[in-house]
Amino acid sequence: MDAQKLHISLNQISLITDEAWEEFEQLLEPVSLDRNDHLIRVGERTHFCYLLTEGVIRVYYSKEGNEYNKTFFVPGMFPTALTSLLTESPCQLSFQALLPCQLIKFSYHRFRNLFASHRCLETFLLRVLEGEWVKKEKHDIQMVTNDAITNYMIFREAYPGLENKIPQHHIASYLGITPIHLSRIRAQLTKKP
Amino acid sequence: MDAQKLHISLNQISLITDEAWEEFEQLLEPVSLDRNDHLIRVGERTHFCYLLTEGVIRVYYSKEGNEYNKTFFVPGMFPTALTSLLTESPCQLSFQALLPCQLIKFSYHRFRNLFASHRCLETFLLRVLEGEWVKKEKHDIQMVTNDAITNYMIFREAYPGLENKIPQHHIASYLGITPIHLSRIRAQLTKKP
DNA sequence: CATATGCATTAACATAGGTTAAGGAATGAA
DNA sequence: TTCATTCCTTAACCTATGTTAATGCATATG
Repeated sequence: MDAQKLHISLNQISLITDEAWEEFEQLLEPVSLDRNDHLIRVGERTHFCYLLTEGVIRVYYSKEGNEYNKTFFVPGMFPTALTSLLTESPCQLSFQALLPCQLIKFSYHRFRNLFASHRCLETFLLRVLEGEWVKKEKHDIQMVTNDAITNYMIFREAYPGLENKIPQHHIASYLGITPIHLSRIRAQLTKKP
Repeated sequence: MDAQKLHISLNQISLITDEAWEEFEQLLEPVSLDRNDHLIRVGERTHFCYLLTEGVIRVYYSKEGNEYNKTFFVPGMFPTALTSLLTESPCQLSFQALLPCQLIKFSYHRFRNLFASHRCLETFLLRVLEGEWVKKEKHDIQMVTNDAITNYMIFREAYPGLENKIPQHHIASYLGITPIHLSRIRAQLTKKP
């Protein structure tokens, strides 16, 4: 993606002035990931924000050998370890490419340093966080109030085509069930759809 | 709580200049709630932000007659329907006092209108949201990776004394289990502590 | 090519937690 | 005081989902 298109697309979220963009643009670097590569591993410190432009990334936490998928990132989203950046502490989450990925990364601290001279960037961050908050709340309500079958069907609508591109056990983990149980659900759905 | 103390206490979160405070202070109004009163009900529109100074409030979603407690607010927290304010749509959540409560409320739109002349207030909002994000993520990880017994014990540490002041079924709902099962857990814990 | 590895499915079995129901303490209203 | 209501607990039962294990495919590797 070229810089001008990116500016236009980010302006949809919140206005970034040309002057701010000129400086912000200097911070941007492309990143590529192969399938199964990790962007960030649990326990690492991170200093970058990322924007996904191609591919799919999962974020998960792990405990006692089990992994719990929290979200999938698709292009246009920010697979960024925000909590680690804010608290300046090791990341509790891991970010892994499930497909080959293209990203744009930039230094969190340099970005933040631009706030002093470009207020619009601070406003931009606030808008992004607000959007994430709304999305997260909606998702939480959905996950708690529905059963696994319903959430599976919602997943298929929210991420069209994704279920055929990534292992099913990642979907099961996202739904909070075992792969075996997801398999039972799928069998049930094909019998009487 | 008098205004000066409040200013000092909010300054702990992020600096609010005296000029900004002078204007912001004009927006503040006290609110009292009796036990079981609702601050906001599902389906309502809301136009205010709230700061809790005394008491406990639960936020919950309901579906098909069931209620799911999402969080408890204790003094110092902001029991505010942020998603409803941001999306300008009816609230998906309900906020209810579990104990007699004292709050301070202020108009969300008037607050936001102050951003133009007082940048520090926008920065303040960003800080609050960042803090909420960190807290929520930590809580989510905890709830998913632990079982109900562990989460019950964490609840008791996080909200000291609260379990004796509110009905147990609210705690059970918060933990994602039935009151009957919570009762079993409690019996189990008293047998061998 | 042969073998190994990862993944989905299915079946048999085990169990945590839900459901229903009943009884008793505590609280509040008449 | 008595009666009603709310809430906690316990027991008996039941169901959804996890666990273990075996099978078969597909893909990757030597």
